Amino acid sequence: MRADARRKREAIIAAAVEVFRERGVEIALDEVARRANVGIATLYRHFPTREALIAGAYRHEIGRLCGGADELLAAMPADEAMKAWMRRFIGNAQGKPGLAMALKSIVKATDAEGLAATHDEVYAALQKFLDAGYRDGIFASRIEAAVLANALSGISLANDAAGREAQAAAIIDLTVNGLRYPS
Amino acid sequence: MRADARRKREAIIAAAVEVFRERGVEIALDEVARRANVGIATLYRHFPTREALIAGAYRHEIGRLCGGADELLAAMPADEAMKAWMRRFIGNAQGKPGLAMALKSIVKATDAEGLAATHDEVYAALQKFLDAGYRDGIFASRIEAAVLANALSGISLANDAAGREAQAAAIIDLTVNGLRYPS
DNA sequence: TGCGAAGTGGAGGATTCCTCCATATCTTAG
DNA sequence: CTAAGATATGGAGGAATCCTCCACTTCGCA
Repeated sequence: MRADARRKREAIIAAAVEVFRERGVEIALDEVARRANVGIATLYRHFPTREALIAGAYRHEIGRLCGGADELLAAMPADEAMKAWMRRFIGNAQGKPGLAMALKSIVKATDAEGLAATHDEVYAALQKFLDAGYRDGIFASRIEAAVLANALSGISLANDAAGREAQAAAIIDLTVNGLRYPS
Repeated sequence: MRADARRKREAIIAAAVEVFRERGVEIALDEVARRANVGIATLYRHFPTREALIAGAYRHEIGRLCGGADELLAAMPADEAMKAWMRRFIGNAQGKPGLAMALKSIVKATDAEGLAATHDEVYAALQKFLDAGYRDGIFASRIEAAVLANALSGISLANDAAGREAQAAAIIDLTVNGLRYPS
């Protein structure tokens, strides 16, 4: 990728994040292009669909949210750590319209665009909790990280509005609780 | 509501179900109006937003899917019955674009439009499984039907594409399994 | 430095949204 | 039965949005 193309792409992402926060994900794409000082065609070349733009915009954010797994695991048992991590994850997504959808795209797409790395980050974080839980005998139910990622994406999708923290926390509890016992 | 208005409304819903199946939920609303032999304004009066139309279109379907709880409970333990019911529910939603979003609207809206009745049906079905499970000592974790409905909506949302039955089933297992043990 | 590949912007046709209001239809009271 | 008026209807059309096309610019390698 040429240097100028990379610069434009980053400008588009920055503008998109800003515009999405201010006005929602349904905003006209022209607005994003204008803010990024970029032609609309450039935006469309980098992100052929709205979904791709949303995923691109929140890729970094999701990557950032994936961090902190080790600290949590050091501080509490695996099940509690996983719950805390998920709560933080979803709490951050609430009120950020479209972030949940971005997560869905990223979970679905193993290789498309530049989403593969983020995809792996999400899976790796979840796998850490699973491994720790199995090691310490806290989790008994064998499960793929992919399934958990899918569940996480679902919980986000269903609770993307602000003020649903308690609801989301209840589902997280239920889900992680399910891991503690054989199925 | 006047008799002719009811007729038109039903024609719109029938057309919407048909068009959504054929061409997806993103179709232009004009197309739905044309198929229903109805002016576009009439459609907009009955369903002010696309989301409302989708929810309206699938309201009956969701109601239908809510049935069968008693039969399942008669045939197997509460946890297995709940899993089977959820699998059927989500299996039916897969490949029907928008049905998951309709479920989300219905779960969210306790009173809006004519969604309240369907909302109650969903909750009632889930409550039946919960009650049976508590009665027979199968479920130990106290939880609101609302939370389960929310989870169900999330699982649908995250797995609305066809061919994700196995993935969805795994999350259902995990979730229902979580109910069997105290949290 | 020159050249080809890669990237860019924005005009503009096509599509879609959604409101407005003149007209038509239904319902009910007398 | 009929008239009145409340309710419902259709579709034109302005505004917004989408997204493609292509002439032009810029980059980076040789």
